[in-house]
Amino acid sequence: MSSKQTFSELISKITSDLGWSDFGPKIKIERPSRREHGDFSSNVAMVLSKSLGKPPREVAQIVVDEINKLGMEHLDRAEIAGPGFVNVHLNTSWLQDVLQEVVLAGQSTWATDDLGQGEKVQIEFVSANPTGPIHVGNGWWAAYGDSLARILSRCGWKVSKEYYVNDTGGQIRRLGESLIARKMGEIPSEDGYQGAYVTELANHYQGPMEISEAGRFAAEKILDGIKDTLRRIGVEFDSWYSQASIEEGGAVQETIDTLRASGLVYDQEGAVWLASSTLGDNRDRVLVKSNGDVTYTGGDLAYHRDKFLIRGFERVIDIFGADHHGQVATLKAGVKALEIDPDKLEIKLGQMISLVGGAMSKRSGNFVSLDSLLDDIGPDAMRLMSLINSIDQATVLDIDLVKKTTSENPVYYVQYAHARISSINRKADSQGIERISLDEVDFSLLTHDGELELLRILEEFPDILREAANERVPFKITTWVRKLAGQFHSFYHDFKVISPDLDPQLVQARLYLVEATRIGLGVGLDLLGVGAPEEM
RNA sequence: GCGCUCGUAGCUCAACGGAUAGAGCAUCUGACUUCGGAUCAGAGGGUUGGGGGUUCGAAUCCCUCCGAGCGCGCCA
Repeated sequence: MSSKQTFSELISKITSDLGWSDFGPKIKIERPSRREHGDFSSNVAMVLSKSLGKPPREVAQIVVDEINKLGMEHLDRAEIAGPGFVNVHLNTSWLQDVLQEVVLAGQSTWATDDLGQGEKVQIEFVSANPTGPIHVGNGWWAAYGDSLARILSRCGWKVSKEYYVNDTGGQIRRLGESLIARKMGEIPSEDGYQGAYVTELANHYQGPMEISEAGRFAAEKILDGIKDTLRRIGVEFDSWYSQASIEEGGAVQETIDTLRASGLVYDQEGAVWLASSTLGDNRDRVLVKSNGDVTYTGGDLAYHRDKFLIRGFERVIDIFGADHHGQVATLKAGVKALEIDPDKLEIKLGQMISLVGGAMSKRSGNFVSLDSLLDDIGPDAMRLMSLINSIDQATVLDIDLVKKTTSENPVYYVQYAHARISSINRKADSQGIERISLDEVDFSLLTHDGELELLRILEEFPDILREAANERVPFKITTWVRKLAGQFHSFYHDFKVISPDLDPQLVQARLYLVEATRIGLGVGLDLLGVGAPEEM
C-alpha cells in the first residue's frame, strides 16, 4: 500500500473512531505544493469544523493527537498549519520503498491499474473524410485519441480504436466529379476539390469516365495515404468502419423500425424524421431524405446503435473536432431514443487548430498537411507538442515558429534525459560494474534533496495516471514526464553516478535511482506514443 | 438571435473548492578541465476579462455584462 493510502485510511479510521461524520468526498488527501507543508496533507479539520462546532485548528489538534497516538509507517511528525491543515512529514525511508517498488515492477507492470475493470470501450477518432490528405488538426486529435487509448489500456479498460470511414454521399460524388474534371484537363467546380492531389490521382486513374467509379477510386487511394500518414505517428486502428457498409447492410432501416415502434419517428413531406427535439436536441432531424437517400445523421445513428447494441461496447468515446459540436445534441438524443444510457456515450471535442497563415480548408486545397509537418519536425516532436495542452484549448499554430524552435522543442529535453541515463548504463557496463541485487543495496545513502526529489515525482505517477484516465486528459502525462526529466537533468548536473571517488555502495544506490527514473520516463513516453531513445 | 467551448505573466499554457496563483518560451545575469552543454542555477514579470453572489476559503461553483472561436441544412 502506498503511503498516501496509508495516511488516507488513518484519517478515515480516526474520524470514525471519534464518531464524527463519514469520510466523505469533501475530505481530501493532497500532496502540498510546498515542501514545508509536509509530504501529505488533509483538509479534514476544515471540512468537519462546522458540524462539530469547533474552530478548524482545534479540530486539527485532535486529529494530530490521534495520529501521534496511533502512529503510521515512516511517520516523522504530524502538525497543524495554516487555516487548519493536518500535515504529515515522513522519514525519507518511505521514498526508499518507492524506489524499490518501481524497479521491482519494471516498465511493463509499474503503475498499472484496474480502474476500468475490464470495461469494453471503443474510442473513435480521426474519422476524417477520405476526400483529401489529413491536416495538422487531424494529427493533433489523432495523437490525443491514441494516447488516451494507451492510458485507458494501462488502467484496465478493454480498448478498441476505430476510424469511421465516410465513404458515401455527396462529398464522394463531388470528389469523383473533381477527378473527372482534372482528367479532362478542366478545373473542378467551385464546390469541388481543388487540391493538387486530385490532379495527381487523375494521372493514375485508368477507369471509366464515370463519377461514382472515379469517386470510389479516389477515396480508396486517399484513404491509403491517410493510413500511411497515421502510421508515421504510430497510430494504428483496430478497425476501419465503412459508412457505406452501414447504409447498404440494412442497419439504418432496422434502426428506424425500432424508433418507429417507440413512436419517435414520423413521416413528413416525404422524409423520415427523428423527434429529437423531445430528447434535448434543439430541433427534429431528417434521417431519410424525400429522395430516399439516408442522411449523415441517419447513418451515424445506425452506426452508434451498431457500436452499443450489435457489437456490445459498454462505453463509447467519440473524438470530434469542435466544428462538429453541432452533432453532439443530436447524437445524444439519438442514443437516448434507442434506450442507450447517453452517459455511456462520451463526446470529446478537440478545439480548433488554426494556423497563423489562415484557416485550413480541404476543398480549396489551402491547408497544411500532417505529412508536411512531419517532414519538418518528425513524429516524436509532433506527438509531444500536440499532447502538451488540453484539447479543450483552441490552439494557434505558427508553422514557421514550430520549425525554427525544433532544437529547443520539449521533446528533445525529455528524450535527452532518457538518452543520458542510457549513456550512464553503457558506461557502467563498459567499466564492468556489476549491479548487486536490489535487497542488498543501502538506499539510505540517498540523502540529498536532488536525489530524493526524483523519487517524490515517481511516487506521484500512479495518481497522475488515474487522473489522466478518469478525466481523459493525456496532457497530464506530458506535464509529469517533463517534470521528471527536468528533475533528472538537475540531478545529473549536481551528482555523479559513476566515479572512483564515490563509495561503491552509493554508486549502486544511484544506479538504481537512475534506473527507476528511466522506467518512469519509459512508461510516460510510451503512453504518449513518443520514442524513448538510448542515444540521440 | 439561440447553443457549445473558452478568457490566467509579453507569448503558449498549468493549478484535485484550499495555504504565498505555477511551468515552458522569450528577456536579463551567472555555471562543470568530470557519466553527452540538446544541460544547470538565479532574476524580473499578475487587479486570474469587468461586476455581483454562495462559504471557513473562489482562477475554480452560481448570476450578469464584455470579448473570442465554433455551430445552428432533406451538407457531411
